[in-house]
Amino acid sequence: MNISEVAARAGLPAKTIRYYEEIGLIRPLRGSNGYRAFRETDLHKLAFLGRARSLGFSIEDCRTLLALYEDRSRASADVKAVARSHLGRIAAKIAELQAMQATLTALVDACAGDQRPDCPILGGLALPPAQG
Amino acid sequence: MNISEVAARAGLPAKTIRYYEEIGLIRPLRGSNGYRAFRETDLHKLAFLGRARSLGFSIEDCRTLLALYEDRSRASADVKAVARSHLGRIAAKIAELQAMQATLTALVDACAGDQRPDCPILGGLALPPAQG
DNA sequence: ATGGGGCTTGCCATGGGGGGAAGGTCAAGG
DNA sequence: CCTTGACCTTCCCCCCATGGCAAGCCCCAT
Repeated sequence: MNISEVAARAGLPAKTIRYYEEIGLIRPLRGSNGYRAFRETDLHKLAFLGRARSLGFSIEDCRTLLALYEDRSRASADVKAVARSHLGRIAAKIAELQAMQATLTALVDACAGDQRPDCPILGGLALPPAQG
Repeated sequence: MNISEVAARAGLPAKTIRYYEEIGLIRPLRGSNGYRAFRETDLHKLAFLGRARSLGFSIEDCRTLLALYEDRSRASADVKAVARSHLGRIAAKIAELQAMQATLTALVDACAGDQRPDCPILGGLALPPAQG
C-alpha cells in the first residue's frame, strides 16, 4: 500500500502520516524505490490514531494508548487511567469555555448593538471584572 | 513605567507585552537608554487586552476590539458583531468537547479497569465508531 | 520517450507566547 | 571608583500538529 491509499483508507492526510512516522508512532516498511510500503497493521494503527486524535487525545497520549493497544497483556486499568485523565482535561476545558460564554453572553445581552457608541462590552473589557 | 511594573499592574508577563508591541497592539515610548517607557494609556490597553484574551478572543479579534475601543465614534453594533461571532466559536468548541466527552465517558464506563487485558476503550478506538 | 501523476525530502508558516543567552544600564554598598 | 546584582534590551530556538510549497525522483500509460 502506498501512502495515498492508506491515507484515504485511514482518513488522514498523507502529510500527517509522514509526521506520525517521523515521531515514531508508526514504522512502515520501505520499497526498493524508497516509497513507504504500508501493511494492514500500519493501516489499523493509523485508523486507531485517527480516532484517538478525534477524541482529543494528545500525540503523547496516543503513543501510550498505541503501546497499550499492542501489548496483549496490558491491564485495562492502565487504559482507563489515561482515558479518565483526558476526560478531566476535557471537563476543565468545557468549564473554562462555559465561564467565558457566561461572561460574554451577559455583556452581549447588555449591548444595544445600534449606531450609538455606548457599549457595555467595551466597558466590561476596560474595567476590572466585578465579582457580583 | 518600566516593563516589569506595567507587567505586574496589567497582570501580563513581560514577554507577552514585548510580543504585543512587536505585532503592533501597543506602541510604548522609548527612553534615551532604550528602555520602553509605558504611559497610563498603554497600561489601560494592556489590561484591556488581558481581559479580552482571558475571554478567549484571538489576537486579531483583540486588534479589532482595541481599535473600536479607541474609536470614540464607533457603533456598538460593530463591537457586538465581533463578540457574537466569538460566542459562536465558543459554542461550537463546547459542543465538540461535549461530543468527545460523551463518547469517551461511554467507553470509560464500559471498561472494568482491572488487571485483565479486555478493554472496551481500546476496542472502541480500534473499530469504526458505531452510530447507535 | 514523453507526459502527468505520485512519491520523496526539506524548509517555512501558523498562534501565542516560553526559555534562555549575550550584552547594555542603573542604583546601592564598600 | 569599583563591584554587585537586578533590570532592561535584542536575538534565536522551542512547543503542538499539522499545512503549504518546491525541487527532484519514480512509475505507468500512451
